[in-house]
Amino acid sequence: MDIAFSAEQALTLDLKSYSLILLDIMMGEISGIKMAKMLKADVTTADIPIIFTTARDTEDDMVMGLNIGADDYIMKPYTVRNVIARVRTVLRRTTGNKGATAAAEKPNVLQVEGLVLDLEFKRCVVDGTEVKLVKKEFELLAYLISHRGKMCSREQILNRVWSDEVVVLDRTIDVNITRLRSKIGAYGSYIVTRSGFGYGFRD
Amino acid sequence: MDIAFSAEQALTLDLKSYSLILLDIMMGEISGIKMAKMLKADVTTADIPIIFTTARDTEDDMVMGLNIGADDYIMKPYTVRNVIARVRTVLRRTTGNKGATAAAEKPNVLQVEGLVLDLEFKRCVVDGTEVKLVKKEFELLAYLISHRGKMCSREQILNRVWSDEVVVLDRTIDVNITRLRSKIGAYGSYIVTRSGFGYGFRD
DNA sequence: AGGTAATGTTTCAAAAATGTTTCAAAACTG
DNA sequence: CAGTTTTGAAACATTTTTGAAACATTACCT
Repeated sequence: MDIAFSAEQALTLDLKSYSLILLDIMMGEISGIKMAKMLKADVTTADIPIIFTTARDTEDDMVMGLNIGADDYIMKPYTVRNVIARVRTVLRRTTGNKGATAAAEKPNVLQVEGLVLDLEFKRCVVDGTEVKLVKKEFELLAYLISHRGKMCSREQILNRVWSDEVVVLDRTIDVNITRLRSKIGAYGSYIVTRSGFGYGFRD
Repeated sequence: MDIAFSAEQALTLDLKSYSLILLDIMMGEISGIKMAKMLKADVTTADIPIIFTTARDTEDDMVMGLNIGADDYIMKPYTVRNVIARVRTVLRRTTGNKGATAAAEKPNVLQVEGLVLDLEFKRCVVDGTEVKLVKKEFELLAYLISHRGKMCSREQILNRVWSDEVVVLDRTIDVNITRLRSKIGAYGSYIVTRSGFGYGFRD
């Protein structure tokens, strides 16, 4: 979720990645209406639902907004509860069933303090410095972090990180754990070993 | 409880250890909103409830704050009594019931007073201090606690804690009971021996 | 009380588990 | 196809866990 304080600022964002856009009709140089027109004109953003808010309560504005393709229209003074309810409604309508506020929250990034795993670009950043993790290392770390707070048995790790097509010794996990630890610096110690149980990521 | 007079200062604290964070939207170089975003992006702090305070009383700010994931929003001028009441409400919601924030994880722990067994992370905490139990000790204690109030014969313990693949003297149980008792401090005496019957955990 | 059975405790070595390095096969790239 | 990267396994090092033996102490019974 991102917030832009002007249309110009909004245009610097990756607009097509959002599930919903909330616009104020009066928002600066570029009006909310103009902004909406632009969004609806671009095929990559045309399908994103838009909700307008406005201080003016003229019917004209509302008609205009809805004509453009806005999915809802909220007039001031509005309450927070009101806005959230409307957002929820629109999201339910457009995305099927996702939960309330978490609708747009697919975790494409795993972060633990200064350790960041970008699941999209398969990148790993350790305290601001990019570190190259090869495939198995990356997947292993992603698995451990997404199950942080739990010990993962070697069997579980093999099933998840190594697809069951290939047969691999479970000692292979150990080797990759070593490689992983040495690459992620201080965070290496976040990967804990419990003899007889497996590995886990400290919570 | 700690107080930071700027976001920069706050970042020097061990943020993940707090139960609740109270932020002012206008707080200096890093705005409260930015701060909240950072907190919500880091898995170690993402579940900590946040309450915003602000001097501005525009609905816009409130919507923004709540969208980021704030749990409540208090506008100035506010009274101390008011703030305390809201904090209390949010804490009740987030620590008691699991309703509000994403803290929807079921811990899966066994607890007897100050003795806590985390069955996920295979961890044992005695009166707030983590105590390392090795596999057999951990499983033995978990078995006894989950059958508390009943005496467990050595045969039952062998069948459950020691898989029947290996043949082991039943005196081995005694040795592990001793090890266990010495590790869990005062709770050691909760493991009772009944000569001729076996062991049990006091209810 | 005295004797026997059951349990408590310490110590030690074997066994199990894990850490690490090296190497070659496999997978990938250009 | 040649060169590079990735990856699993083997070999070896080190640590951890664990069972059993030996001895000490307590419980039970007559």
